[in-house]
Amino acid sequence: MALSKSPFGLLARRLGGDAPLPVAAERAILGLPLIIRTIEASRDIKYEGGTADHCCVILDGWTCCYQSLTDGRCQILSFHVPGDLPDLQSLYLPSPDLGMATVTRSIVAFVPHAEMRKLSDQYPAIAQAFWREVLVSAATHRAWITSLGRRDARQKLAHLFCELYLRLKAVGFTDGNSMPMPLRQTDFADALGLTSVHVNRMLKTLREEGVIDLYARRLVISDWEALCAVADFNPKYLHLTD
Amino acid sequence: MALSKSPFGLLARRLGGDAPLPVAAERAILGLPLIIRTIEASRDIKYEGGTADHCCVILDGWTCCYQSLTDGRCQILSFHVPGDLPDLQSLYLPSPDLGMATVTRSIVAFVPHAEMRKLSDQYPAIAQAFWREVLVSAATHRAWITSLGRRDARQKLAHLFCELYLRLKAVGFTDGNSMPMPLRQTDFADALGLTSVHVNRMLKTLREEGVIDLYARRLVISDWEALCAVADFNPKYLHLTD
DNA sequence: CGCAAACTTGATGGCCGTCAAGCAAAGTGG
DNA sequence: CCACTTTGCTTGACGGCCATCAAGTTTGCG
Repeated sequence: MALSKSPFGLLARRLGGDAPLPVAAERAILGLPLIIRTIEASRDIKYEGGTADHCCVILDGWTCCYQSLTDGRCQILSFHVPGDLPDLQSLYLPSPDLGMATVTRSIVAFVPHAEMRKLSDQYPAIAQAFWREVLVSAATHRAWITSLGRRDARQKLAHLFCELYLRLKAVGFTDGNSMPMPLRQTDFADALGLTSVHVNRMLKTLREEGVIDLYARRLVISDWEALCAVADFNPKYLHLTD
Repeated sequence: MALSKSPFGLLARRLGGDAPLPVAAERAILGLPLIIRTIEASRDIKYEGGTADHCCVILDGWTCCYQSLTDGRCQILSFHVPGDLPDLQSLYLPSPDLGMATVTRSIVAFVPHAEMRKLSDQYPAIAQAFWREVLVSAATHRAWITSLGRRDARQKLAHLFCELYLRLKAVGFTDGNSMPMPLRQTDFADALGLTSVHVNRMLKTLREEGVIDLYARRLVISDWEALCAVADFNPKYLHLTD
């Protein structure tokens, strides 16, 4: 009950991974200081305090991490959904080249690094969970490298859909074979190294093949097996338990 | 002196990062159990014991991490040089989808996970260093994602050269503006999402532009500034101190 | 209802893949 | 020391995937 009432309920469940956290550790998470902000869509995520001595937890909405090139072009590195800790790595190493932005209007909790450290020093299960979080995100980076390097546009889209569907399902945001899909075609393009024009064309062919449908900000996966086959998808890297 | 005599001297220096490790921690590293193997070029790296309960340290030679697609194609995810810990992440999370292979004949030390854990539990400086290692490699993954997504073939090559030059320099393997370059054109291709034919063409234009030269297994960087400009290179992600 | 953002579609061109052939370098065995 | 083989490098011809440019059309929001 406390789990679902607190804004950090999702986080506690997530950090549990396979086995739930010890009660004391869970209570410590639920007692984390709350600095909660609602941020409009398509805004950079920054803690107002200035220096980057906070981590953030996505409580609601979709966000992304990105890098900008000097010519103004943008590469999206990852998408984040409720329960995610997109910048946990900042606890141990600054990444000044890394931007974070909202995709939709989002509710974000900021937690001071000092509090996070206390948690991880005090509860080995949480330290372990932090490792797990960071390493799953590294594994996801590797999967994206392979996608960007060796798949064509249609396969890239299919692979991204597979990943997002399973991640959303893990936090209970899917509904049967469909899920919310707030990403614009330019977002797909910036994530997959394409142009939005070509994304549009490939979405059309995936629709015509009867693999997916995409309308009214929802993605319908008409044929999961076919989608995985197109993507050559192997879900292991996500390390989801269910 | 002990530092340079032990096979783990490079490792101790590396884990020190900005500030050298405490003497006790350093001694613990130098006392790590030695299971050293020499592995021929272009072989998979696996500890013979079977189960993946070891980390490895590259003592000499070049290696890489890669993923294979079911159609047989290969994506190289990272290159590794002496002093690197290519699979440190296996300490905390298995990555069955991740392969490791030698590029040149290499000397590799295998260290049981149990010993690594002891080290990190006993010496906070080493735990900190492990975090740093894993996060630098994640930052490198992100830089590769951006390269693969948003640079053309010539820029991708330039970016890879910049990265490898600085990393080699950090471990003292460069000589002025040149460095050993054992990678074949197919290796560049597999890392950058290209074909070896196109890599060959782009190497030719980089040579003709007077930016680099590449022969006899050595890379000469004729114009570092120009190379960085072509690559839009920002070295921060490597977190090198010098 | 009006404006802006996003989506769609066609035409055209370029980067890079594919195929193919020839060359160079390095190792092997007689 | 020299055929012979293997591996890697180089170059040309051709084609396809995807970028670019340029309309329209639709959707969403104030």
